[in-house]
Amino acid sequence: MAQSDTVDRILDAAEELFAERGFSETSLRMITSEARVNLAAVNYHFGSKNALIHAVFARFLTPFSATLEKAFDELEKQCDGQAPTLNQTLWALTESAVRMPQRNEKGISIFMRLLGLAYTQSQGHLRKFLEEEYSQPFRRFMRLLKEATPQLTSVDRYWRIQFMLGATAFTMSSSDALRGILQNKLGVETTVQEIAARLVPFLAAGMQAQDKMLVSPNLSGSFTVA
Amino acid sequence: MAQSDTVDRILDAAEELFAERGFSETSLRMITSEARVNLAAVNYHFGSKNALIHAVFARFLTPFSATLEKAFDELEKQCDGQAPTLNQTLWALTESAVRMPQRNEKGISIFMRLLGLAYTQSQGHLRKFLEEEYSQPFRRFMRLLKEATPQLTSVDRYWRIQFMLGATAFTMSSSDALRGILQNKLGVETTVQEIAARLVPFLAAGMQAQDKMLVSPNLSGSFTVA
DNA sequence: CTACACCTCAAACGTATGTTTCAAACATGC
DNA sequence: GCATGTTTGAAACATACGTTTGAGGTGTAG
Repeated sequence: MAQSDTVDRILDAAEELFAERGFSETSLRMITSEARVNLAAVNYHFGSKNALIHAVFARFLTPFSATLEKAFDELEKQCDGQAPTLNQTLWALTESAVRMPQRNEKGISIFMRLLGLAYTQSQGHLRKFLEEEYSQPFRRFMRLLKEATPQLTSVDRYWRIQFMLGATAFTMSSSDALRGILQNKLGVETTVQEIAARLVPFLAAGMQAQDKMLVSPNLSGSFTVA
Repeated sequence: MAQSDTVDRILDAAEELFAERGFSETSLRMITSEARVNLAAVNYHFGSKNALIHAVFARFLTPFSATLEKAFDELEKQCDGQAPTLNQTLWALTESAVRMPQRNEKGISIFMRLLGLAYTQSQGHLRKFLEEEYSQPFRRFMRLLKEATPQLTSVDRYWRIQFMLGATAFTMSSSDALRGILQNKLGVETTVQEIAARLVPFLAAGMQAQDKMLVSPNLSGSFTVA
């Protein structure tokens, strides 16, 4: 076997368990037992639990980040000076995520769930790590979004981007469960690609919504449009 | 003092710390120390940490649930047989949340963050508790959404509701952090009410989006509209 | 005043966690 | 085949957690 597949076995088990249960709720003993590896191996190979968490993210985020940059390059080249549209930008991102080589059939949903957790669980070290390592494609995506929605104020755009992130991370992070419920209730099978195909128009429409709701509606429970 | 304000002090401290750091990351010792109360008081008054979590939720969810039912009653009465619109339904929910009597200025944002955490952190006991105690207003909200979007297929509606839930839960679960970032970057103060006022139109627009994206876009990265 | 239910307190319990240790096993270059 | 650096193994370590205990305090009713 190549140099220590112990490292990969740990990463595989950690990735799955983290996605399933969160970071604090997953102990090193669960991970090493799932990976059939000695407990000390984690601290030997990674140094600490936090460093292991970073390594799990780096393993999929680094290639994804490269793929994404290429997709953006191509998109901008193709648009030839003009700003890519919102739909094009969103789709470039989605396509890059879906087309990433997956280690297994759950790959993309684990990927999404981890990203969601990274945002939600207030692990300070993780936020810092992600910001330091992957700010470039993130900023580029933000710039593309900005150019694709020049009609929005900075504040509006900021919040709508958060809404998009939320809808995406949440849905993708529990896509397995949600697909199962749909299968039970309506007898419909759904692929991750189909979810993405439904999500992007939803996001684009929300992002370009023109309503502006006043903070204090009248008492009747209806609302006012500016 | 009335019957043991220890109970309230524990609930206050727990609520704030849970919202700030999550459930697993908040120890009973942090809570009792913040509440200036003996460690054993939690187990004496609530029985266990999980029961304390339930009590924290029940304290704001029970009155909120009642307020929400009243708001839906009024909305339906006012619509007089006709189905309330999507905007009316969403706003009835938002208004009920925002208008709840708050214990302090952070009340509503703590409230929101806890709800987000309830969805995100996969605490099995919490999910079960919430489903058992508060399924009625939830189901009613779902029914209103269905009646307000008759043009959607069941499958489309199902996924778009998930997207709405995601955007809401995710944003609210990190609303403090997001507000802080916005404050730093753009020097803008934001209230939870304003976030809600931005969120509702986003959700309504996404919910009513008419685009339908084909699963396989052409290779150029652009997309096709049916 | 006594009795009794209610509450608080400091201390301890048992368990689980992340991390360290150090000897044994292994692989690799000479 | 020996020496060297790398990896694994079982065990222990220190710490933190949720929970329990039992003695003490407090207020109220008889």
